[in-house]
Amino acid sequence: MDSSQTEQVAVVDDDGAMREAMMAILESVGIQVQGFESGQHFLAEAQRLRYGCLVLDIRMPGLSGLEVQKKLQELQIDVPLILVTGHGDIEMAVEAMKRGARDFLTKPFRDQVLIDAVQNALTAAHEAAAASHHEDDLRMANGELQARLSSLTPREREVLTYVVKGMRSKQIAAELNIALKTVEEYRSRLLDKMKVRSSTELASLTAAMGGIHPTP
Amino acid sequence: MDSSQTEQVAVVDDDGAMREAMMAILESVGIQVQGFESGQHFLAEAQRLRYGCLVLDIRMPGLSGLEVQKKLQELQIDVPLILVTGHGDIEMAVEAMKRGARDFLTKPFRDQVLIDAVQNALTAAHEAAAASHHEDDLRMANGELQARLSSLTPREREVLTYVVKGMRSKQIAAELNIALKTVEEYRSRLLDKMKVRSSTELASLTAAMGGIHPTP
DNA sequence: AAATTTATAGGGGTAAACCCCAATAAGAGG
DNA sequence: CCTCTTATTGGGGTTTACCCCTATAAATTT
Repeated sequence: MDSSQTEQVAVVDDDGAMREAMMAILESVGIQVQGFESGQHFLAEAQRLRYGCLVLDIRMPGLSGLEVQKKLQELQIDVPLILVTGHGDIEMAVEAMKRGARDFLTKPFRDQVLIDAVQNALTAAHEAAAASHHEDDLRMANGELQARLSSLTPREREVLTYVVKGMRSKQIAAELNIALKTVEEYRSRLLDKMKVRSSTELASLTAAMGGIHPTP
Repeated sequence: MDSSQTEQVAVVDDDGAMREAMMAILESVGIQVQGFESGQHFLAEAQRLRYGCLVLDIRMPGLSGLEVQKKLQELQIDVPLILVTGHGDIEMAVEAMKRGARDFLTKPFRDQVLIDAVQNALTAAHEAAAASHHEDDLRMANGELQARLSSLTPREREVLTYVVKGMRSKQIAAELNIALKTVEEYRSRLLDKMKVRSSTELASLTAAMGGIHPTP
């Protein structure tokens, strides 16, 4: 994988020398790095840009690294996090890992340790992203699905929720107290509007996107 | 939740006194505990029984706790793991957490620390199981799906990947260069083995679980 | 060597899915 | 009032899905 070339890595450390040192290490292997002198500065940018990985010092004035981690969770910004500290203990490390940190390094560390940690984080993030592309023909922007869903009438949506559960037309008709023929008509329209060729494909499509939200 | 009453917790420690002490702590709050004096003994049982949680000492003769953790992964036994050690360091803890341990305790610890760790592991495991109950009729543990998948022959799995994409039997037959009848036979077996009543339900089920991994 | 599993194929049948068509009634909006 | 959308039902027809059963050759396991 050579994907790390295009990934931006953030390094947050209030200690300028330390920050520059870590940035230099990463840049030496061709990783694009952006430095921040505080958690606040990073958070401000993180809401606009996407970073492939974050290297975060724990002991800092203002927001500590662990507090930054919590903020990121609250903001639902999911970025691979590598914590760095010179004064950590096992409990702190375990807590951070339980909160989802990808790695926890103690200063001092060898250059290669940091490089490995960052590259592992970058490739892991990429594999996770690639894994969500699993369905050969079902890959489509979620927005496209939403657009198609919104072209459905309320009743069609309702029938859809039953169809994708695998229910037969007869069962759906009984459930909704309408004629079998009516349900079959809806099924046809659903396949047409959703641009699929079978109920099975429809189920696969919608389920892969996290399912349909029932009509409230 | 009062589910912990029915969960069996395993405690593995070669030090009899330490093991008994931890077991006593857990039993004092009504948790069912089973002790093992070595990783080998535990692994032998773990392949038959299901434990809700495993408390594992790291420093042991024979298999170390970390080696037991690897074995569990190789055997695909997914049990919440709490590692315990008196001589750990941050790197060891971080590595263990990266491998999926749920907690990492350093001796000595207060009774409540162990109790909390075990109870958190038990309830977290339960919530994870409950979380997969989202679809009305598709509620099933992921492990159950995996079990059914593993009962399929390679060829059946292959056909399954086409079925859940919504392909017709005729298309699948052409793709695999086999008779239409053969594909239909596979479809029947799939529905039977996967315990569903239609291809649509099958697609919904598998897609909701993150899809099927194509046969390599 | 014998037994089991797997891949393959077919017969025959019911029910379901899906297609193209038309039509009525109720509401919403212009 | 007229039109457009939506919900509803129907006719008639083709194709699939799915069920139950049998059967053979090859591979695997015992």
